Amino acid sequence: VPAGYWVLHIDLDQFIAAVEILRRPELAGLPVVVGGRGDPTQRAVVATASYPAREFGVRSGMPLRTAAKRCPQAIFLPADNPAYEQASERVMAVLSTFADPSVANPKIRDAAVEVMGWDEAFLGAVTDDPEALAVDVQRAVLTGTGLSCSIGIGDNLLRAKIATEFGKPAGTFRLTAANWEEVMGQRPTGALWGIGVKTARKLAERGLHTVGELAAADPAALAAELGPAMGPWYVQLGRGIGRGRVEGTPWVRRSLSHETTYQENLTEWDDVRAGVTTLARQVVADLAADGRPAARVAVKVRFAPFSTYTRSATLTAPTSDPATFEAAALDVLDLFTKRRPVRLLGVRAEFERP
DNA sequence: TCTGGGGTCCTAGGACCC
DNA sequence: TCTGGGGTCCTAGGACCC
Repeated sequence: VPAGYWVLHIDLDQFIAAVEILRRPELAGLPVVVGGRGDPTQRAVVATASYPAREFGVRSGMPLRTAAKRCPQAIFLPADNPAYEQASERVMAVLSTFADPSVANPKIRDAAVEVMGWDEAFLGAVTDDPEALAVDVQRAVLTGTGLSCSIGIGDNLLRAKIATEFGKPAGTFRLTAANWEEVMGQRPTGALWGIGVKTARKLAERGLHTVGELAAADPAALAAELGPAMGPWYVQLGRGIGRGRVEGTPWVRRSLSHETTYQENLTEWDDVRAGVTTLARQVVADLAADGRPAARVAVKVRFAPFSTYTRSATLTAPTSDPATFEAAALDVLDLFTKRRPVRLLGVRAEFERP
């Protein structure tokens, strides 16, 4: 990593809710909950809640039903993914101008952008003043799209990512080796990017509750208990160590899938077969758009109430042919011998690994 | 809290081979 | 026949992230 290299993590504030409010300004300041088809009696979860809705305890990932109980006066809107994709593309287009060598920018060098989802990206660059760059980015995104973002500044991707939380909303925060311990040392391990509730619990069982404690743990001991790669990696996370350079190389997908939760459980196996066929058709259509054949097929079945299983098979030869792929998906479905009511079906295609 | 949809990577066990 | 050691591939499941 060259001297003066900084990583910025750009995170749109309340992205989905913000896009909805952009379209309907009268929603500003109201409790808005986006998810499913906008019907809080459906099997669906919250995609995003506006700040006023969050004050009632509504959170992303929460069942819409629960959100409606906590905030009955909320305005429920259906998720409009194409609209969010469009908005995201506009944001990423603005960000990419910072990494475009043909756009003159005397303040930065060696810039690259890495997109992390609809509402998140990393920007890496050599700059004398990362805060000034961050403010430039915020202004450009706001001017170009009407959306506000928070920016974390770090000496690697991990620290930049974590820094963003401290910059919200619409601000910036710098997190580096210099203030890592002071800012993060006493926080729970679950605050780290890559440690979820399960791992945090496992670490706590071993006496590791805080980031500081994890940083001081023995990597070899954790390797034996949590896996040869994951164990040592967790210790690195505790120390704030991560990848230093933002990669500009385009993302190559490894798999492609569709899944559906049915509003009513499927009780007839013929309906299950029909469901798998429908999903396989959707996958194969996307396969055609990708231009590469599937090498493996996997079928996911979630039986009621909520037990999930996956079966998969390597195809005799990679295929993009709809009939072949559908037949393969149905063959994999036949590996399921239980015939209980089905809540969810999924079909995934995997590409040959390079 | 009755729990979406689309992804990625790691782990472990078994099969199979030399 | 009572059993090594190493490598690779396949598969299922787990955990995490947006």
